[in-house]
Amino acid sequence: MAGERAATLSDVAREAGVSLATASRALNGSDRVVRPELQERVLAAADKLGYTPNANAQAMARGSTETVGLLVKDISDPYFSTIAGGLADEAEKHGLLVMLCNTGGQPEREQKFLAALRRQRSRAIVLSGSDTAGVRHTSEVADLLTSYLEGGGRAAAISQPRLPVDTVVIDNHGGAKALAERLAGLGYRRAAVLTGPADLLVSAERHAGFAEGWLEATGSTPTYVSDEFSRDGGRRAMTRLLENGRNNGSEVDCVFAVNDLMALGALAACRQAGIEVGPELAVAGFDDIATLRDVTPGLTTVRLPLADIGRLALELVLGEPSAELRKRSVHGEVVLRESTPPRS
Amino acid sequence: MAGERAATLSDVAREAGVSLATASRALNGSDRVVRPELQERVLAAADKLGYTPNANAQAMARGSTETVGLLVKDISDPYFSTIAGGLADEAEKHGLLVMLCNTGGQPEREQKFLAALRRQRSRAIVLSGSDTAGVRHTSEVADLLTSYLEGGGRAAAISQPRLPVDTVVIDNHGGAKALAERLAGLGYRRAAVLTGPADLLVSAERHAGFAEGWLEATGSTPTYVSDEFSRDGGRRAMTRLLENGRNNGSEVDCVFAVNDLMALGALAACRQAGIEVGPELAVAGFDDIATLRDVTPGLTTVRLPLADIGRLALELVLGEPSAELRKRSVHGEVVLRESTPPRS
DNA sequence: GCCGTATGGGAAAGCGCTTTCCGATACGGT
DNA sequence: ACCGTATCGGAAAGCGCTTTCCCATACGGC
Repeated sequence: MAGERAATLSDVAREAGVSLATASRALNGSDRVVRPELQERVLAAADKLGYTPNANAQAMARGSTETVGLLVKDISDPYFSTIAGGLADEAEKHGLLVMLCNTGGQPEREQKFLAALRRQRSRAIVLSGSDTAGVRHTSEVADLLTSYLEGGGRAAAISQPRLPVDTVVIDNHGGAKALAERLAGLGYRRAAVLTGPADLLVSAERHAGFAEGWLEATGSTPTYVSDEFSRDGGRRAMTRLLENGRNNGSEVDCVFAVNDLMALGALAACRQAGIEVGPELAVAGFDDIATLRDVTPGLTTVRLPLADIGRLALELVLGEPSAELRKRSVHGEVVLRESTPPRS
Repeated sequence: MAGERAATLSDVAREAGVSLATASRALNGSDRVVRPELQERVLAAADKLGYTPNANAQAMARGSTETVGLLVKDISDPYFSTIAGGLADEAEKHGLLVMLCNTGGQPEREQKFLAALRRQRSRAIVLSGSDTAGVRHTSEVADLLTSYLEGGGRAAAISQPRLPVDTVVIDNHGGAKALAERLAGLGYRRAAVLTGPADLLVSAERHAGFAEGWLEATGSTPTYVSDEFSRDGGRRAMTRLLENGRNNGSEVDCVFAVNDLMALGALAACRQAGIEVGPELAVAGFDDIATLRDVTPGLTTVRLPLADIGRLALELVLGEPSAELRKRSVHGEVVLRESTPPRS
């Protein structure tokens, strides 16, 4: 078992009858050339001994690693896992390993992970989600990030434009605005928005975009209810919305939940309240989570190329470093489905 | 920027006016004690210089890392991302980082990742999904794994009982069997199974379990159609099933898709064919993917505690190594919803 | 007051690699 | 035949830590 410790490069060199330097060169092919015969001897020796290079030692000697860090709020959320999938695919192409950091939206965890990635001398870090909760937290993250960058690290963010790094900017505002226009075009007149917490940037942008489009198209401002940025938050928000409507007679004909998960909760609340989504009340979401594309009624939403966003983020973070911050914009596309039929 | 290279431990030691050894001890607290005064000086110096330990150097010197690898078939699949979420949470508690390896179900990739994790001297590896495609592939993976274990690594698998490591065994057979019994109890009589590829163990187990339960309860054997283990596979399989039914008059009243994603595809196929799931045809899945819990009609399925499975796998792999292989069983629970109403 | 024994600091030996630098050999040109 | 120049192998110097081993000091017991 643990009897014979793992073979090292010196073992290989000795076995092949060459020096350490030659063995190293033969195995990695440096700029220096090794005579084919020796090379073969080294390869054979490595194979014979079952040699595995020690990546940590290599990282030390070379001063760089093959690892990129990915911070997400919650990997089990399809939004993040789809992004992670795209990023992981791209990473694989570059021969990089992905360190997955599930922050759970907790600032301390986020900071801990950032520190850990720095210790690991990760080649790059991609931050996604847990967007800029409080200003103070953001600035702490920004500090950590800055010192990481000064140490030669690279970083990029997804949809967190307040961080001082290259960013994949998701056009939340434009997507939500387009959705508002389409819904208004379908004949809806009284809208409500189910938003996440006020300090969540994504949520705020989508809310604002929708409100703007709605105002331009209908001349009115949608009401809104805010709750958690999750399925349960959506359900609670919807429930409250329905209660309010009954109490003061201000019923809406159309509800926009700022993400698909909240929309899902809204759907559940409607069902519970005996409201048929579609004919009786329109509901729309945002993201176009793959798993939800086939449900009944089909959920109208704004499709985001999530996997591409992950890929793009990695490209960005791996690309030539440049002095000024780069932004890469990604736009959503409105997808109308049965949850928002043309209003008769 | 890159002007001043990162502070090292020697820098800290010099700044604090102590030796390297003392600095190291002060920062990590070894079994050796450091006088409080010196300790403070070291801490202050570290802080002043913005010192970050180099995890690679530590790993080398200590001979062990803080990293665990997680192999999944496709992180964007909710099944895996939920497991990953549970595992990541547990890892965070232990101060471990998770290396995410998305194999895409490709054996070569799987092997590449395994090799990479070995190079990294990962503390442990958890394998999930891409279950044992061909025998040859399995044995190659097993070899890689064995040599990893011999090097002092630890590994565990999720639902891949053929690998020579501790495994979290999911009772696919029992869950599917229970489901079959419940469906039969609801009055269904002619069942079909939508399976994945024949060599996919999970799929085969669920198929067999269902068939066994169905046979015991109704005296008949379900027909089956197999296709990809995915949403699209489910759609295609369902389409074929419907066509066959029409051609030879052997229509079924109940369809079991071996996972929720396939069931989702089946739902889509039914909608396209104008069949109302529930009243006209019952459909059930397996896994109880969170995102699908709120769709209409509610999908009958077998609930698996996926996040717990991830946690459990990590616990297993981190626990005391033992000579014999440990198995930890996890059972599913049938959840009846509207997609399988009692048959009138 | 002396010796044996903690106690805690420091020097130095690695950990397993990469890479610079040096030296030996072979080769081409004149 | 001689010199300048490639070409390629090897010795050795790190990379940034941890940890062993040694040593100086302080302390308690008789």
